[in-house]
Amino acid sequence: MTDRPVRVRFAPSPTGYLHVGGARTALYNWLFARQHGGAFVLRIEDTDRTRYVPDALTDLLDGLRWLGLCWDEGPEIGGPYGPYHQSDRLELYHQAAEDLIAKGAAYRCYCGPERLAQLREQQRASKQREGYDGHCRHLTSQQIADYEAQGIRPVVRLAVPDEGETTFHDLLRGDITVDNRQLTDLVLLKSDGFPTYSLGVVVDDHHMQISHIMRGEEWISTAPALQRIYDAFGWESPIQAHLPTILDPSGEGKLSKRKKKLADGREMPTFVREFRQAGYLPEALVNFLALVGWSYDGQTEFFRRDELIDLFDLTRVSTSAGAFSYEKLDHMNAAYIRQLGTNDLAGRLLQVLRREGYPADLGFALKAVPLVRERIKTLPDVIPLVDYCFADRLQYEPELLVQKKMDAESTMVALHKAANCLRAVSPFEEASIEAALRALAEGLDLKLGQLLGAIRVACTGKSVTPPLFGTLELIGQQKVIARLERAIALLAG
RNA sequence: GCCGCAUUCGUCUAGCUGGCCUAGGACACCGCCCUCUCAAGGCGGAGAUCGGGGGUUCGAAUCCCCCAUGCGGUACCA
Repeated sequence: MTDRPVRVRFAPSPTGYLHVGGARTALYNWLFARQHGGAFVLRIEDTDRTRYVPDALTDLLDGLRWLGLCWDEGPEIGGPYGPYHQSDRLELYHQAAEDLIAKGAAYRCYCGPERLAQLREQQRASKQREGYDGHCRHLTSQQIADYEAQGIRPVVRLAVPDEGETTFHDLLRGDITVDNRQLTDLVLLKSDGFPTYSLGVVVDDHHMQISHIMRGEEWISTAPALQRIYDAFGWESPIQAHLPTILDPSGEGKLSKRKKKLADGREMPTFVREFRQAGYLPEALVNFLALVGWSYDGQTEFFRRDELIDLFDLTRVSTSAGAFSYEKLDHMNAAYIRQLGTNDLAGRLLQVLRREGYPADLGFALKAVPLVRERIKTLPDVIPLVDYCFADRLQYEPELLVQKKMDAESTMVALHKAANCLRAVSPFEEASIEAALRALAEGLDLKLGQLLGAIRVACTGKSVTPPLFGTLELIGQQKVIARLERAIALLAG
């Protein structure tokens, strides 16, 4: 617990797209950095060449940027502690490994995969503790020379004492202690010359002067081993906080990267890019994610970004895993959409409509906004609310036209009068349409709902739409008249 | 198997320096109001004996112990 400057990092491996769990981890780190005027470092842990996914890095960077989590040091912008790809720092790890070997804290191991597999099998069969048996810990120089002569490329392992225990401190959970017998002589440097995660993080966090580590709780079990590495180097560990796991909406198991269906049939987004595609606003996702694992007072749930920076409290982060609630996210996203300015929302809706192939223009989008704003949870929800505007010919059951306590006859009369009435409305705008139709309903001795219900179906093909007067304006006078006439024809025969 | 972490309404959670908790808020759900349908909004309702069992105490969701369950780890993956 020193008062050195706050430096935190998000250190993903480019083995897949940016996942919400990772995004939440990044967010907490980012908030903490901003709150303390510290640095948010992005480091790419690309040490597993077998799992490398080419476009994962781009996705990661795009995702973070979309969420507004810009890094102060890292890929593309560099920084004083670079390079920020572990694959560009190999020399550093080799040096570190050599240092530990020189100190007697690590050793080269020439055991191949066959022997390790065999060992594991034996141990499992005899119910012994699984783990490396220290076979290469005390090789003679002759043995080493033999192995080298055979061309075997060694790994470097940490020599963990068999006795005693190892303790590390978690900011949220307190001291966590494990018996050293649970720890094995873990590999620090792989035979391909790349470091393992354990060596990489420790060396980099130290050299990059990281002050606080926030990462998922699935890493707790590796923490004692990391502590041993810190100790071996004689370094002080950064302050650590392990963040609770994000569970499936069912609450069973981690939110998986596998595609699952939501209750309403939509595909469950789990990658940030999918939330983006599904029409969630980044500010809503950020607000929501902040609350998965943290709460301010148990009451307040809506926070602007600057409020989050101000109020986020790392020590209040929960220790128990929580399910990801898409329903709550939808609720929150809807609230954020409602807060958007008209021009802003119109622009975003226009993008979605165009993407889906509707020939909408900005004027249309601006008119649509007040009609749909309170009715959409995500941006694409706008489509079923306005798609009929672009249809050439509406498909619907003629019976839908006939409202309660009406018949085909009276409906035809009503639609006919409505057509005449609307033909005369000028300008064809919400207010004047409303005045005309209200008067007509009264004149026909119909309830407003009956009249509007029939017109609604005739002009939209649906019995549920945004408020009708504005909707008719949006459709346009010509189309409205034509659709009314077609409806009459449908009823007639 | 072994090790670790966790356990409050269906879900996210507040509470955890013990009494103000007959456990608060939010999502979802139900009802009413508003209303041209649907929403949004307002009001109200139902919903947890705080995983179970032992303690400590005048008093425990809050402190201690045991058990159960869930999750995670147990790799030359991160």
